[in-house]
Amino acid sequence: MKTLDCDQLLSSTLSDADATELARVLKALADPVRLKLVNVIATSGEACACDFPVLVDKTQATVSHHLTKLVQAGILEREQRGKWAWFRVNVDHLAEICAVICC
Amino acid sequence: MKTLDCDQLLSSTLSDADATELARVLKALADPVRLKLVNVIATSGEACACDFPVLVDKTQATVSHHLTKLVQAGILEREQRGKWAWFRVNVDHLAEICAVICC
DNA sequence: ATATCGATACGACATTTGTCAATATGTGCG
DNA sequence: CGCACATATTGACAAATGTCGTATCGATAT
Repeated sequence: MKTLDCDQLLSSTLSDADATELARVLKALADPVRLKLVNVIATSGEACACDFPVLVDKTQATVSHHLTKLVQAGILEREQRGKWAWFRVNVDHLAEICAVICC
Repeated sequence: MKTLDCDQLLSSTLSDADATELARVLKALADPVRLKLVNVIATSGEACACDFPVLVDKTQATVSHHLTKLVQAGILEREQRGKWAWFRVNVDHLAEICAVICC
């Protein structure tokens, strides 16, 4: 994402590589379950993975898979505390993505 | 998208229906070829479908498929001029999507 | 230590998606 | 009309994705 500038989608030329990179991040967001996860984590400030399966009505394995995708895309940050994993939203990164689309 | 508020993803609760709707629109954007198309159309102001196959190096049928998806998602607007189809970016809608993610 | 509880990884499967070739639709022109 | 050209649709297929069941890994408590 470092190569992407503000408002690049609408105002300046997007290279193939930039398009691929931006698509990768957007794909990570473009799923109802993952949006719910981001929403729950954001509105809570931070949240423990143990609560998610019941919140989004999905298997623990499925939730873990979605969380991994969000972390890989840089949208979530993961922190281990004892046996539990806690997640926070990387708001700055989310803002960056937004900025590329339109400021 | 009418039900989605500004900054809803991070600040207020996202219903299942809202999450599904937002995911639908984001999915439409989350593809390298479609991002390139949006970028080319936006930077040109408007563009004719006839130029796209060579620009994105894809078949006419593939380009048409992507354009349809973008129109269905409300990201592009299509206008017929004689035999040619011209496309413009619905910047307002794009800004709305952004606003939901973060303002 | 080891038993236990919960998080993650792996394997499998059905569904969706991106792509193209071929065909259909539609628009303008002679 | 009938031909030529631009776009859309259909059918087919490979690749990617979402989901789950099961197995594995890690940490805590006894």
